[in-house]
Amino acid sequence: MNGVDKNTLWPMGRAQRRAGKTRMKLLDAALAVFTEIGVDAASIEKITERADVGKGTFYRHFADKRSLLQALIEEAIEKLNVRITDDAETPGGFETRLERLFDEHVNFFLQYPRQYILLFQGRMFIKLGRDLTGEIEAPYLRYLETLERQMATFLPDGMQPTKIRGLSCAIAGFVFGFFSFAMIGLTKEEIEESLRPVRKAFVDSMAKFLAR
Amino acid sequence: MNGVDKNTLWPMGRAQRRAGKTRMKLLDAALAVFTEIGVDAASIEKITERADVGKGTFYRHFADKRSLLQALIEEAIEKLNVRITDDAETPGGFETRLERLFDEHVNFFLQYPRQYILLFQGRMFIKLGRDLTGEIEAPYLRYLETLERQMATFLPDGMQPTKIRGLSCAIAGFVFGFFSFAMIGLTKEEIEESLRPVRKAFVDSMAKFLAR
Amino acid sequence: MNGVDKNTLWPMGRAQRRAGKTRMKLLDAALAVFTEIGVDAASIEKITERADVGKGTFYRHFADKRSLLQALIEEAIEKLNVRITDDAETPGGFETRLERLFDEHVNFFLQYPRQYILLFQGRMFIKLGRDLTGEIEAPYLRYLETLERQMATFLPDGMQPTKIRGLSCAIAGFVFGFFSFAMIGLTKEEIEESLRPVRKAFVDSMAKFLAR
Amino acid sequence: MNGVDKNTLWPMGRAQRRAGKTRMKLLDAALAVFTEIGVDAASIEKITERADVGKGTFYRHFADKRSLLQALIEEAIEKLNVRITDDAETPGGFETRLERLFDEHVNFFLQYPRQYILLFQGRMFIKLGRDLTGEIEAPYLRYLETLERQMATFLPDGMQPTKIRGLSCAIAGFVFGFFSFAMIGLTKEEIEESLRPVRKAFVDSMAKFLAR
DNA sequence: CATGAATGAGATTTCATTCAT
DNA sequence: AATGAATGAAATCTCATTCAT
Repeated sequence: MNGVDKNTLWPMGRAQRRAGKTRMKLLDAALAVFTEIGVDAASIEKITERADVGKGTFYRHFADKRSLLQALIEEAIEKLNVRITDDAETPGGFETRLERLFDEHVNFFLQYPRQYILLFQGRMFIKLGRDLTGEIEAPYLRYLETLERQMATFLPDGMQPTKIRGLSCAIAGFVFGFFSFAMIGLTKEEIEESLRPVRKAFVDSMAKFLAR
Repeated sequence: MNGVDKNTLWPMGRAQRRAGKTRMKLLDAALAVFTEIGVDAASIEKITERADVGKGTFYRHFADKRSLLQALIEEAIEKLNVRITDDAETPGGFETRLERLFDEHVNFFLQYPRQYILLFQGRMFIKLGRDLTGEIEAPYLRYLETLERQMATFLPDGMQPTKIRGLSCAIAGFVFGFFSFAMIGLTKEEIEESLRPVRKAFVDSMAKFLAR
Repeated sequence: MNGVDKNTLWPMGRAQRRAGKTRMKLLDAALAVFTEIGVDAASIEKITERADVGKGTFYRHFADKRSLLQALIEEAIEKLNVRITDDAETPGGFETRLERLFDEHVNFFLQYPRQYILLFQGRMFIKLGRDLTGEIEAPYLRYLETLERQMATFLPDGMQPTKIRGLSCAIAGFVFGFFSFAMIGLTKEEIEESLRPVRKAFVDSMAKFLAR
Repeated sequence: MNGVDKNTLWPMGRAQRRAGKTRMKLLDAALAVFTEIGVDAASIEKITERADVGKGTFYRHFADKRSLLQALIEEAIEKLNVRITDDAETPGGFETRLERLFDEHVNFFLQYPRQYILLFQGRMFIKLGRDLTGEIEAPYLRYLETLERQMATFLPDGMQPTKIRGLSCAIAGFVFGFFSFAMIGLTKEEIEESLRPVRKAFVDSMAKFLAR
């Protein structure tokens, strides 16, 4: 976190390296526990046990469970944002670009199911009177904005912000929602199988919507 | 024990009527508290306080919080199922029928936002190692089946069950998911405004997808 | 309970007869529940359920669980006292009389195991700071006195009261205590089988002790 | 985790030593409360208050009240077992050996009245549908077996197990039972006074029984 | 008299957080 | 920095008791 240690040429002293590793262990353990039994049912003790560190250690790295959750959500959203952002000037029309956007989501969720479950759970805390300061809401908004920035590269200029926001909600909602139901009603193989035609239809409809 | 009351034609004595009213008060209060602060943050005491009954009264009507949640979810799903079921032989092609299905969801969610939030939250308990016996999963599956039964009236015969399931997940997921994001990024008016074109596009492409 | 009803020739009105039956049902149910799960674990509800009467009905007949327990203990001790009391001038020497006394206990316990368990449990409440008024202790003392009165008919005159009390404690203690351990370590048949010789030896030595 | 402490020869760190002390405080307090007001009337709070520790601390050391009771009974039975076990080849005939066995019980109960009351209470939980897995029954059986092993050193070879079991039940039952009644009917001094002749008679009778 | 719905005091139990080492 | 024993506030749940019908 803080670049270079005062006393050595090494970027971090041993203590800091250890602290960094402990923080990581806690994040990993928390992600596992949160997604296995849910954020609320996850107690600090369960997390520290899973991370194989003492309970008191938790409080050296995080103020409370919420700030740990926050960190995990930030991290997951960041990853997702990177994924959906075009690294270069990708050619292609509406449909190709939209398809790619869709696929990146799907691939991300299939590759990191824990992150998907976490982000889905995190959504819950919003609009429930629990997110007083909005720290948890923020990354989700950032994600929507990233989505919109990305779409802006192929959307017609001068589109109403609300319309764009509606579009991004539709895309995000569709992918998140489809997965949430697919997890009850379908096996992983069936999800992949049934996703392609559904994607086609969805992208088609979005494309048509934009073409107007 | 008591079939018919001596003094009335009603089969229930006053005691049972009172009990029924208390149960209702608890269900109402729980729905409010669950959707305001979340199922996990809702304590029995908060619920009974809101219902204006004694703490012990709760346990005369429900075994625990989970069984109360269960009852609420069952009820909400039942309502939604009734709503999306065609009461008669509705005429119209793919598009009209699909549009109606979509609209019924949207209208239901706009009319009963609490039920929407509850159902969305309830989804959380599934696939999190918390729903050991599947009592909570069951109503969601029933909902998907209702959706499929409904679609069967206008889908081509002999469609693969998995494909149908994928479709129902897509519709359910889209509506639930869109709302969940729309609630962060948009006001209620903006939701309604941006929903129409999105719906149009979604339905169009679904229809086209089915036409193939 | 109260002999003749004012208004009829019948000894009791229907209401009182019903009340009597209800009280009896409660006593029977309580004896069963107390001996099956223990006095403390027995709730009023379990008792009234077993008696198949309403919970409120309990309070028409007994002030609380303790007074019900009290009534049951009184009844059991009364029965035992009657049993161990010689109805007439029984002939026979020390040994015969002592043997009979011992056998009456054994037979009573074998015939009414529930009463045995109840009386054994009831002992518990004594000397535990729970029996503030001594209402429960009283019947046990009465039982010891009955035992002593009975023994007085064949004990030498002028024996020290303390010595007599020691003797009665020895007899009562031996029978109660033997049963309590026999119930862990032996089957009912084995109890009966192993009891005879033990009794013989015990009675013999008591007789000899008294003969001195 | 920590085998040997760096600074001492002791294997336990201070934390564990403190934990051990707390556990001890809880056991001591529980014994006092159990024997003063009874196992059932003893609440966790009363015990922790008496032990002068926080309520939550209890659950760091015991799963519930039952497992605490269990630990206390195990400990008491262990002590009693040690007491009644001959440490060396004691000479003497039936009578001397039996007398010693009897006296060890009596002395143990007089020296540790709390343990006596606890063991007497613990008996209650057996055969009352409360000791489902037999964890509480076990130590009592172990005690009977110890008693029998001890008697085996002076009993004739080839005696039937059932007969031996009957004998051990008689001894255990007599001592436990005598005390239980003596505590109602006699003062401590009177108990000691009246015990000697009773013991004589009992031992005589057992000796005679065995001589046959 | 009988009933059982309602009640709240109190018991059990969990868990985030502190703190001495 | 790491630890885990201790803590008590708060949650869950039980049950004796009341009371309107």
